[in-house]
Amino acid sequence: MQKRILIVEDESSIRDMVAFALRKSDMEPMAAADAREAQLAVAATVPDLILLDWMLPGMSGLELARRLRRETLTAEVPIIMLTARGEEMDRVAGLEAGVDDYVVKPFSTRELIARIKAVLRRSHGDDGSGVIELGGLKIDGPAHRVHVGADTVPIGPTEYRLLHFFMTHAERVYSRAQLLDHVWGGSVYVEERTVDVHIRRLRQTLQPWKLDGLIQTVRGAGYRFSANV
Amino acid sequence: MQKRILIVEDESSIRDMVAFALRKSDMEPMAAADAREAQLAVAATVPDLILLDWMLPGMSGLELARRLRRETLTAEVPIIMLTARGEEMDRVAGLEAGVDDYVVKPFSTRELIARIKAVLRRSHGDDGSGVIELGGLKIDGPAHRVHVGADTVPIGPTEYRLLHFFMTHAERVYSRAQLLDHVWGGSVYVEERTVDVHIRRLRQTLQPWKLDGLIQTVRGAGYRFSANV
DNA sequence: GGTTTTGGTTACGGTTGCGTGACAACCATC
DNA sequence: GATGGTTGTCACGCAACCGTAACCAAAACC
Repeated sequence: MQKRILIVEDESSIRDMVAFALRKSDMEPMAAADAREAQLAVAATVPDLILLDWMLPGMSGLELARRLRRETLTAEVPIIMLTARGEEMDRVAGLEAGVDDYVVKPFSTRELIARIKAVLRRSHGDDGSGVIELGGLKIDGPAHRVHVGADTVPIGPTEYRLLHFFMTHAERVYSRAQLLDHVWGGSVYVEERTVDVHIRRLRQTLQPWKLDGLIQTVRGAGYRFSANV
Repeated sequence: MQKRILIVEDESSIRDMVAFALRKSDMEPMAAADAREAQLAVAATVPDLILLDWMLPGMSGLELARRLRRETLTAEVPIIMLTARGEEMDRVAGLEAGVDDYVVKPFSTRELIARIKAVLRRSHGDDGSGVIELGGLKIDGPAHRVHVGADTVPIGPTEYRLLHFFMTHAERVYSRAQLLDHVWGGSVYVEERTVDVHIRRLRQTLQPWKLDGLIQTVRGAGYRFSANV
């Protein structure tokens, strides 16, 4: 199925170049020159992924990312930020805003496409309906439910958010701090070890179906949801 | 390992400027003023990267790019096009011809060098997604994983950091002190011989796949990761 | 051939990171 | 205000990991 990619960038030459590369890779480009156009575009058609320039006229890309994350419509749409060299220090702020990846300018279209595919692959199994199936586990976003085959898994709110984040960001390691940012939200302060406890609880709720191995510990780095082996 | 860069450009002042910048960045410049000279130069010595002016006397840079792509000798050599401002509409044609990147005149040598390095990095197994493949070994940064074919290599934290550093800095010798700086971080003090032990451990974890030879000892100097025999 | 230097290998004590169980605080519902 | 469920924190214990020293093997030097 064809993916829709929204590119928010005020420099038209970059927009054109990216749009062409996207079409060539069987993706459908949508374009916006600033934050306002972006919000209009999103309201009309929800894209599968958003490319966001760090510097935009009016509102910064970062601020736009935050707003998009707050809108229920676009809260789950992955975001890749385009940053100029030297702006790399702000990655932390981006992570808090829920940015999925960064591409540093100058980039070649080939590189950009590779990243886009990587991010889309991560949320694999998401057919647009908000239902993701991975490793024998099915999470239903709209219904707020988790299934294994015909069974429904009883799961608490925090565990659910944690699992949902993992399943939309599979095959990638997240530190406790990053998980706190994404699942708890950057504003509240809780101990990092709290993550451990919730990981444990999540594993426990998955145990009856022998699926606790899906959540893996990477010593010294964090945790990873992986459907492979 | 020194890289050879062929610059095809009829304006001699630009040729000289670029050649100077290349030498300063430890790259070897080759020069050609038109398509004919370029083809002769390529036949004599295949460069690692080609800088191609959009406007050339006789044959256009674009047409030359297409021809180079068809030749088996140069089909894999990355190409960066130099275009004057206003020629941007034709980027699409360049991308179709297999051009890797663009630099718009006037450009700073710093920017040009940055682009060259980015493209070269990519041609060495690093596509920017954080996954590097070298010598049969694949290291996945985001997933914090090491693969050999379909297998996953079990690896500890320090070994992983060491291997990651080596794979992002292949074909170059690093002293124990430098490795301590880069892998352990400059702040902590540990004995230099500790590096030896971790090299040993890393070799041991790679042994089951007969890949321990990738890490070579350079007596009196340090260690080197090399994918070339 | 013997000595010195350099790196390989092994074993071990100490540390750290993570899993686990318990518990108090909080919240919603009745 | 009682009950059941959920959440954040802490303390304990284990297993993995790390750094060091000591010893062995191999070059390099004389």
